[in-house]
Amino acid sequence: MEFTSLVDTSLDLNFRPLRVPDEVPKQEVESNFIGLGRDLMPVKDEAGDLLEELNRVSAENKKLTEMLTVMCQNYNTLRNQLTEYMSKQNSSGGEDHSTGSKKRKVESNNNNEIVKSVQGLHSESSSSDEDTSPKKPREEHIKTKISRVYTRTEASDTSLIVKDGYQWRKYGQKVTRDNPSPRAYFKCSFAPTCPVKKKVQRSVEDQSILVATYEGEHNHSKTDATGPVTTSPSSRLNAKSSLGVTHSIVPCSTTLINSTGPTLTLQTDQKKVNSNTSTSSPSGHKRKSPGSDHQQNRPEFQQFLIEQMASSLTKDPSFQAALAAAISGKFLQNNHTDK
DNA sequence: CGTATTTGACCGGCGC
DNA sequence: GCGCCGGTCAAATACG
Repeated sequence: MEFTSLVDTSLDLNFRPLRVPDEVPKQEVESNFIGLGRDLMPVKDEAGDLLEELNRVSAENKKLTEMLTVMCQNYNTLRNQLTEYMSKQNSSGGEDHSTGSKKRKVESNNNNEIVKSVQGLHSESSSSDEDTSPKKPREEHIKTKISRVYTRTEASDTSLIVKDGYQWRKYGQKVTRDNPSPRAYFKCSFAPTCPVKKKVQRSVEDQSILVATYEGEHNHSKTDATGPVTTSPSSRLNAKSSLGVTHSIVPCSTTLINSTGPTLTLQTDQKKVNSNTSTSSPSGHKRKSPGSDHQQNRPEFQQFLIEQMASSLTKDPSFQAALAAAISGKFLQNNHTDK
């Protein structure tokens, strides 16, 4: 979708307005200073600078407000589409499994979990702890975070490798019933205790799209020194920041951008859906029937969404690091230009 | 030779 | 209880 094209998440957009007025007006001030002689009072310059700064901050604030509005709109749109897709899949038993007569309970549980989180219920973790289902073989399985990442690759590429900055060990491969392409099973091999698993399979509709399903949370940071890190989509996402900030990413909560095309992340535990220019994602073509979005149009629900987004941003170490770098950079720049 | 990957066998849940 | 199916194990193999 047009999400990332509209909103530059690298903070570069935020940062740039800080520089331009610092550089250009400085020259103007100097030229004024020279042109008008030295009888201009420095206090007046300072006041002018302050006014300029105030205007700049106001403009920046306005810009940020607009960005937030756009983000909210895009977020609502995407979430509505996801909800439609999920409800449709639930009602029809899943279009991806049209040939299958039976649907495994695990998968329907996952779908329920996704829809549940999409509907904004606060208590998914606690409710899954106290699941009233009589048969509950693996509580931790239900508790695990599950997210899907759609990655566009070359259709001829059969490696089933999704580079995400972590180190994975393949422990199995299966051909599933609903998809002729094999599904690969990976475990996080960076830390022996890391419980995260990953399943990678090509999309039925579009063979050039890899669907990576992550289960669990990493209990370590990214494997920055090894493996595919240097070319990982996430690190590329980080490197996109002009601030030069290197940091770890919140596990399983990042939109990944593949080298060959757009990706779509479905966040199943933080009510967050990110997307970019993809309109042909596996879920995308099923967005047909409008409706089934009574709840998300309610103002209090939208307020809740905004709070969730703000909360996600403030909890995101990447965002915090970028923000800190931007602020400190601004201070340093101010100190430098003041001298 | 050590490590990673492959792949057939096995296990357990689920539906009938 | 049986068969189907997804997920996992582990021996064999490949690779650096």
